[in-house]
This record gives sequence, C-alpha cells and structure tokens, in this order.
Amino acid sequence: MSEERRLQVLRAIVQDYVDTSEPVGSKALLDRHHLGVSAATIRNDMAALEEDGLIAAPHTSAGRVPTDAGYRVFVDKLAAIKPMSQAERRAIGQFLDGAVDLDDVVDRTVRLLSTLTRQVAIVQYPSLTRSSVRHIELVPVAADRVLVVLITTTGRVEQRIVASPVDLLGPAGEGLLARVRAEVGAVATGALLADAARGLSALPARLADGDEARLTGVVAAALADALVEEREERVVIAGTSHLARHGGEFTTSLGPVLEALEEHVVLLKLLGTASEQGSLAVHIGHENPHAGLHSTSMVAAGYGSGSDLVAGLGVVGPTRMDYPTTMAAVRAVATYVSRILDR
Amino acid sequence: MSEERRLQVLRAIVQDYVDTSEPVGSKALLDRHHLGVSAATIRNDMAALEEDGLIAAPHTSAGRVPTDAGYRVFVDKLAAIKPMSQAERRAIGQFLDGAVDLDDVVDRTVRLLSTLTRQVAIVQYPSLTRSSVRHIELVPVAADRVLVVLITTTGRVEQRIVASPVDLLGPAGEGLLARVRAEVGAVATGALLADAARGLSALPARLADGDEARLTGVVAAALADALVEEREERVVIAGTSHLARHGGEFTTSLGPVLEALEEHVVLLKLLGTASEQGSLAVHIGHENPHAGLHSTSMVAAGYGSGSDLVAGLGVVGPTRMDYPTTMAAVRAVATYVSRILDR
DNA sequence: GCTGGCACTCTCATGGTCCGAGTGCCAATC
DNA sequence: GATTGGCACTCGGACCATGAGAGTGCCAGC
Repeated sequence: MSEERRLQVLRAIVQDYVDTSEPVGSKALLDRHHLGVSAATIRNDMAALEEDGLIAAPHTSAGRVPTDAGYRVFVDKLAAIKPMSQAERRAIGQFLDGAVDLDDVVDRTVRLLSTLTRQVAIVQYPSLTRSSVRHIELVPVAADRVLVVLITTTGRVEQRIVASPVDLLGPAGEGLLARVRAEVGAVATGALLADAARGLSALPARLADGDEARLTGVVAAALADALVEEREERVVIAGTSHLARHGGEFTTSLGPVLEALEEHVVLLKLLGTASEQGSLAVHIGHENPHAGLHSTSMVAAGYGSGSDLVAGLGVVGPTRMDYPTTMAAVRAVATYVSRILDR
Repeated sequence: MSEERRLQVLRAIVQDYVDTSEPVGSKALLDRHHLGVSAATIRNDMAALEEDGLIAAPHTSAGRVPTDAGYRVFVDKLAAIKPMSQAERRAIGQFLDGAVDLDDVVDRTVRLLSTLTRQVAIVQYPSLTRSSVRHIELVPVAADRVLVVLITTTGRVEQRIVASPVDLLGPAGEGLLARVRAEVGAVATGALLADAARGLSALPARLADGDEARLTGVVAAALADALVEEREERVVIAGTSHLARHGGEFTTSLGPVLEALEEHVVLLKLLGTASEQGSLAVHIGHENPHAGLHSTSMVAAGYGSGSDLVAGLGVVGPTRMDYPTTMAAVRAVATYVSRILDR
C-alpha cells in the first residue's frame, strides 16, 4: 500500500469535501478523480487514513470527512497555493490605491479581503512599535488645558488633554509652551517609540523646580502614556454575514464564533503568528486557542511598511474552506497593503 | 367590548410573548394576568385585535403573536419606559468615565450598550458638523512633503499629506510654512467646520501669484477636503453574538441581518432618526428600510456634547424584544455619553 | 356584552418501516 | 504482498400514520 497514493486519496477527499460539503465515499472518489485503482483499494487506504487520524466517518455508514489533522497535512504537504490572475492582482491594487488615509487603508483592506475570500476578514491596525516619533505639538485649549498631539512616522496620531499648572493664556504662555515643546521634542523626536517613552519618563527627574518644569513633567507623562498605550491592539472585522452562508456547518452554532470574533485579544494573538512577511500562518480547528473557533480555521499573514512587520491580517472561515485559494488571496492582499504603506 | 380592555389584552400578549417567546393563547393569558373576564371574552377581544392587524396567529390553532403594528401600538401607547436602578446608573457612569480618548469613549459605549441590553449595539462616531476648528498644524516631513493636521473642538484629528511646490527644508522653509499656517489659520480657526471649508475653498482665488500662494493653495485644498469628508459616517458595532441567542427566531436566518449590519449607510440613516436629545426612535420590523432588518427592531437615541446633537447610538434586536427595558438602557447610555463628551 | 360549552382544526411528537449509501471483510487474482 | 470483486451488514434519513394537546370559533343562554 503505497504511502504516495494514500496522500493522493487524502487530497482528493479534502477537495471533494470542500466542493460538495458532504462526506465523501469511496465510490464518489472514483468518479471525480482518476486514481487508477478500484474502490476496494480506496477503502483500504481510507481505513489506513482513519487509523492515522486524518479522516473520520461521522457515523458508521457514511463517507469520510477530513479531521483537523487531515487538513493540516493537506495544507502543509499537499496544497499548492493557487496563484491569482493578473486581473485579480490589478483589481486589488487599484482598490487599495484609492485610500486617502490610514483609517481608509485599513477599512478598504478588510472589505476587500472579505469579498475576495467570501469569508470573515480581520485586519489589525499597523503597530507603532517599530515606528518613531515624527512630531509633537502642544496646543492651548483653555487657560489651564493643553492638548498634546503626537504624530508618528506611520502617520498615526495620538492625542491627550492635560491640565496645566500654569496659566497658558497669559502673556508668558506662548513662549512657555514653545520652550516645553522644544524640551520634549529634543528627547523624543526621531526616536523609536519605545526609546522615546523611556526618555520622556526619565525627563522630569532631570529638571529643576518651577512652573515650567511642572508643565514639562505632565506633558512628558501624557506623551509617555500615549506611547506605551498598545494602540496597535485595534482590529477591524468585516464579512461576518459570510458565516451564515455555511449554515449549520459549524459543529456548534454561530454564537460562539461571533463571540470569539469579539475577543480581539485572541484574534491579535493569532494574527501575530505569521512571523515573516510573505509567509502565511494557518490555524486549523482545534489548534485555535479559543473554543469558539474550534470549528473554524484562520489564515493569517503579516504586513508592514518596508522590511518591518507591523501588523497582521487574515480571514476566518469554516475548517472546510478552500485553503489554496484563500491563502493566495490573503497573501496577495498582505503584499499590496504593505506596498501602499510604503508610500 | 371596551376599547380599553382590548389594549390591556394587547399589552398582556406582548409581555407574555416577550417572556416566553411562544404564541400566547387565551387560557395562558388568564393564568398570568388577572383581567377579570373569562377566556371566551379574551377570545373575542383577540379576534378584534386580529381584525385590526395588531396580532396574528402563526397557524390556525396556535396562540397569537403581536404583529409589527401591534408592537408599534405597544411602544407608542402602552409601554412605560422602565427606569434604571441607581446602581445601574452608577455602573454606567463609572464604566464610561474610565475612557482616555474619543476612540475609547466610543469603544466603551458600544460594549456597554451591548452587554446592558444583551443585544447588538451600534454607536456612531461624533459628527463634525456642529463643531469648529480648534487648530491647524503644518509639519514638513520631507523637502517636498508637508503633513497637514486639523484638530477640531470635538477632539477629532484629521491628517493629510500634500506635495509642496516649494523646497521646505531650505533656509526659507521654516518662515514660509509659518506664514502659510497663519494664513489658513486666520480663515479657519474658530470657525464652524462648514464655514471653514467654504472659507478655505475660496482662499486661493484671493491670493497673489508665487510659490507661497501655490503652497497655501494646496494646503487649503487639503484642509477643505478633510473638512467635508463625512467622517462622522463611521459606526462601531458590538455584540453580534447576541443575535445567535435568538436562534431561529428570525423569520429569515442570521445572514441577512449580519449583511444589513455591514451596510453602515443604512444604519446611519436609522440612527439619525432620533431628532431630539432625550427622545428615542423605535423602528419595528418592516418599518425598517433594509429587508435584512425586517425581523428586527432598532431603538435609537441621539447624543451629543452640550445642546448639539452630534451623533446617534442604538441597539438592534429581534422585534420580540423587551422594549421598556431596552429603551431605558439606550436612553441612559445616551445621556451618560453626552455628559462625558461635555468634559 | 359576557360566559360556558362543544366541535373542529392544526401542529408536533412518537414510532415503525423502508431504502440506499457506504462500509468491512474475505477469498480470489495479479 | 498488494489489489480486486463480491457480499452481507449497518445505520441514518425520509416517509407515513397515529394520537394527544392546545387553542380556536361559534352558539345559545344569561
């Protein structure tokens, strides 16, 4: 019994099951694939695959269905990622090119990925960690309130309003604010976010006493706070209605899946698993940490500006999904959105 | 047959049906409500209510179920909004108080509303239309690129990068940028957004020729563009998993509902129907414009800073929802989030 | 206008039967 | 030793009939 053919049989089972969403029997396999052997042989192979835990029969006399482990083998050894057509690639690029700002890029990306794969799409906001401080602005909004604005090289803007211990609208206010800005700017501007946060936290200790020092202190604290706030933990989701298309296909109902999709922390962890740009991470069924996702699979990719990987994106669908096509779409979108961010 | 009692019967039917989610018969009504009349009388009343189109029987011999029109009457004439307990109000306030910025306020609001009502919650981002320009900042990011930042009184920040026709890193760059900023600032700062957009669009025509005028022109154009961009069209949704709890309760399956929830334009229109602060708009079943929402109801409220209504929030659930409680929760959250925005 | 009574209707749950798809195994064959 | 054809067996799902129960509509009487 050749190992080789057994894997061919597994591949055929996965493909047929994805197509028909019905357990596939030995006879049906013969009709749709020309494997050159008889049904009885297929049955023997199937028995061996079942022994190995790669397929399972829902009940005694029905066809076989791939298990999570079966999909795993399929994805790792048997599936060639189906390349996208020239037209598709062009459409992706054009759609993303129309974005006007970062929010729009993320928004378009998630919608695109969802319609492309006809599945739930998830896109993480680009992370701050590898970017640096581009600019810091202080704006007085009242006598005792100053708006602190932080702009990073990825184009993200953070804002905080802090109470000022000094009257800012008085005659000295303008110059005072300029000096404070210069002070914090000297420490932070151009530095990586983590470094800037450290520098700003250390700043107050180095200052003399006085009103100006106190103002510098609160501003520095607000900035440091904004810097460490894990803003990249935001994700955007689209296409949940695609879940309904698979009806009762989930062993459990839709509820737990929708719940899991609201647990952004879990999603972020999964999205983060695609370690290198261009590579894909696939989490199948029970490999997922969250019980709500036990009947779903996730295909994730990293994306980012330049060589830095700043965030992840991916799709979630039933374990019975068309992996080659889905993986191709996720990879293509990750590539294009990275390109956009490079601008 | 007293008109009065007929409405009592309708109210009882709605309440029982919301409780049990099963068609309610004349007998069951007698057990749970002491209406002081016999089952036969109830039956007569029911027949009249059915005649009026306020209730319907799913099939010949089952109890009655309220129709959309029946719910409408219930909401308009029969339901008293159930006040929230002191503890609940305090919990709402405390939860929202912890927010650090606008995104966080919206995020917390939607999650709160969803858990409170155990339904899908929708929150619209505060609109720009009634706010004004607080500050404009220009930051050179390369010799020929300038980052234009617009800050509004609601704390929203818009950003655009524009190409500069002038070398900004040269010796004259700094002063040039300051003059341009003063120019656009004079037109826009403090003005209502719509007015600022008009003023900025008109600005280039009033300028002399030259590099500085050209730079002012592109900056003003970018700002005007940012101002008119309908940024308040963003909505955030949470709690879709609550939909699954109602299982097959929707006449149609979950799919169309989830689809409708992705059509933000539709949601925005519905959210916008609560005209005055403190008032609630309720859209029941087929009153909704989108077919996907025909088996759901939406309860919406406006919220805003001060006396200005800047955005809407609400929940979507099955038509068979507990209107008094839901309406109380929506109103309470709208009130508290308005208070937070006032800070 | 309200009430009790009664015949009627329709859904739903139960249980039995049948059919077919698909398996597992075995003896024969290459 | 792997492959094949054949065959008995199993099990789930569709189909049908039946009965119970809930609820109605209507009518005659108060």
